Amino acid sequence: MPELPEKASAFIDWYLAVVEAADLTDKRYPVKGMNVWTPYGFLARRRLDRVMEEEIEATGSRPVEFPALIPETEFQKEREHIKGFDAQVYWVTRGGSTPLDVPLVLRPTSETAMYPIFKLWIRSHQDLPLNVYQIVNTFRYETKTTRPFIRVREIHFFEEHTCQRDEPTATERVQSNLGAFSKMAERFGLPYLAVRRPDWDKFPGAFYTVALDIPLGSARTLQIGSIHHYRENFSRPYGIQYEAPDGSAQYAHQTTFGLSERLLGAIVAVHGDEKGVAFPSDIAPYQVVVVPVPSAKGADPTPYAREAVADLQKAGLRVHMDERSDRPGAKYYYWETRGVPLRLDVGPREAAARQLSAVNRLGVRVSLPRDGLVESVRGALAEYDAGLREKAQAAFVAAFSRAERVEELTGSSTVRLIGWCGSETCGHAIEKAIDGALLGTLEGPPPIDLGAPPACVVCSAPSGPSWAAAGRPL
RNA sequence: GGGACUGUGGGGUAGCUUGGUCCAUCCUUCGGGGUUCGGGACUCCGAGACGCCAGUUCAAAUCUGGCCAGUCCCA
Repeated sequence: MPELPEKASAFIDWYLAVVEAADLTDKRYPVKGMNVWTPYGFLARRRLDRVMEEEIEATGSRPVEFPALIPETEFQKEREHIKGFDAQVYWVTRGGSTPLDVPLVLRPTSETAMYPIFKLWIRSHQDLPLNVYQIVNTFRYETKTTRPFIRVREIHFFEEHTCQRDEPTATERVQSNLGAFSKMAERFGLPYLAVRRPDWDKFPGAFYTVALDIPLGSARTLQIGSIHHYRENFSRPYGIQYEAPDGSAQYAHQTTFGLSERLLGAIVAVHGDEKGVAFPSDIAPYQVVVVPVPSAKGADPTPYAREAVADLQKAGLRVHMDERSDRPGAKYYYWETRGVPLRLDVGPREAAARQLSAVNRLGVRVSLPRDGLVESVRGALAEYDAGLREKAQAAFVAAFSRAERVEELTGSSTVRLIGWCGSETCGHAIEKAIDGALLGTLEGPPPIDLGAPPACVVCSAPSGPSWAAAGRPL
């Protein structure tokens, strides 16, 4: 196995090599930006989906699934929205050899598929709130360089769409989504930044957009999700109205919450190291791998190992026993590349002592007694997750620094926290200086302790109540 | 959207300038046998490639065009 490129100095090369080496995807499929989910990658993705489902359903959302094709006539109802997506949609224009009367859009996102139906579902205030989500594939004709999980043309998309009574309840839904995401992020071990995007960078058709960004070092950031408040921007063109208790007709206020397989890319990028991927145990396809270590001298430890594996599996842990004929050392490297949280080595010594030797993906070794193995493995996984989170948090904090003047942004190696007056002119000056983007104003406290935000780095006018962040989106 | 570059076994590469020496180099990988097994074993035998389609030529991995895929720069 060749050495991986260095993560710090050649991030993208490292990322591509890790994704390849860990066998998460097969990017040789002959359509740009459309990759194959391998069994190992798919298991991880399914874990990711499970976390999203659990956390969003805990907030009262329910699963739905809408069709992938949208009639052009529906797609075109919201002006800003079409303007934003027009260059990115795939069209279905023929059925067999017959041209379609109404061409169909392959969904780039599902607002325009869902909202004509929401209009039918919602009649009175009793039908609200409507909180539904789906996890489906969406399609965007990306013209930039595509990257596995990070920029793809067929997106594995989580999208929650909600209808609320009024603006304040919709704002509450945005807050609820932020809460749900913080629980997901905890399970992924990912520290993140929630920022309100500047107006010129919000989702097409949104009233405002809160983006979820993670820093990747060297001032780079990756947007891993977004939450939008639509106000009545879609409910008006789509006629989503309800009868209020006082008998008046009101338009619903809508929100959406979107996530994708970029989360998997983020997990690889944040937790991975020079050895490969490191999965949090909630996401890992296999939480534990057992490597038997046979020896010509001692007794065959395989039956002892199998028994332990059966115990762990019975307890619901995702365990894999590697019985290939390779030597143990080769297997250690193999599973470390693939990010397995915990490895159990079982040789004649362990069998004789009724123990198992555990090594976690962070390199921490400990001996576990055979009795009470399930509990001690659970404990070892929890300890590993805590270690992973701590490491990620340290890197997160180190990825930010404060800047007082716009000149400091040029060539910055950290994401900069700055004062910003809120004007577009100053915003663009900031973007030009950092050669990237004004990510927006922070929702919540800054990742490093900074006090109140100072004056705008460009014009020195007083800034708003929140710090702004500037970086270079990947 | 505009421009430049690249495409050789599963992965990474040599060969391309100046067509013939190439039934294509090396590393890795993969299959079978044997000896091994506590951090990428050794050994023997075997497998696997010139992106696709046209064209030029006595002759194409090598030159030309189109397509597909990938990379970089600019908007």
